[in-house]
Amino acid sequence: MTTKSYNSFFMNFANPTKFSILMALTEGPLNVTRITKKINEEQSKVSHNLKKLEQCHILNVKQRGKQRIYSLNSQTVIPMIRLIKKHVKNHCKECDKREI
Amino acid sequence: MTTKSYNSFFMNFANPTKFSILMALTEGPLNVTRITKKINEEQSKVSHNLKKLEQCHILNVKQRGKQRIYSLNSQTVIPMIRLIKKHVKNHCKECDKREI
DNA sequence: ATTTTATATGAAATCTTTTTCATATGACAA
DNA sequence: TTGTCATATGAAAAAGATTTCATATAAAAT
Repeated sequence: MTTKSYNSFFMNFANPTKFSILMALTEGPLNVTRITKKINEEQSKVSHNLKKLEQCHILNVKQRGKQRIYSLNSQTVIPMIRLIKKHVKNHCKECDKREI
Repeated sequence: MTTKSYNSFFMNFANPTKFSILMALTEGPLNVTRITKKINEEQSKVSHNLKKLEQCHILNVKQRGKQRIYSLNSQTVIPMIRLIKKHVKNHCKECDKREI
């Protein structure tokens, strides 16, 4: 069944580190060091998270010399972000003020 | 910020119990007992999970006598399911065969 | 009033994911 | 062929989420 793939897929959006990596990449592909700087996190933390994002095909990688350039699977990620933003806008006027 | 709302939102899709509740409700609204039977889980487990789904406005509730009838926020949930299915179909031909 | 049915809730226990830290690998340059 | 830069990885520790179990609440029926 696909339930497990679904779960791991959504996990990648349900974590602050992974989500901020996605956000960082909306402006274009970046290598690991750049991502690390942009979101201000540890390199190994970023790498572990990138791995999962890649495994679920949410990100693509290509090698350039000793660098690895990560880019969004924008076909999936952009509509997803659009969807959640719309949801929050329409249904969560005061979600942030509450503890969830 | 909205990062926390985003996280909790996606959490609701990234868990087998919650996801199967959502699936159970795609065919129409149900009360707790019916959901419990349909997905074959403990009542309190179901209630705990329903609570989070409701808090994020992924589900709506209405009271009918002593029953509580839960229904999908289909405006959000249906497109979300469509999106993930498309993603898996297009990008995860062999995701299930691998450990993620 | 008491019982029954439907559902919710709190807290501890369990399970899963994420982070951290130390180290490995791999490409390129000197 | 050694050093350095970029990134990955394994395993233990920490953090977080989920489940469980016992119990509470609340509406309706008796």
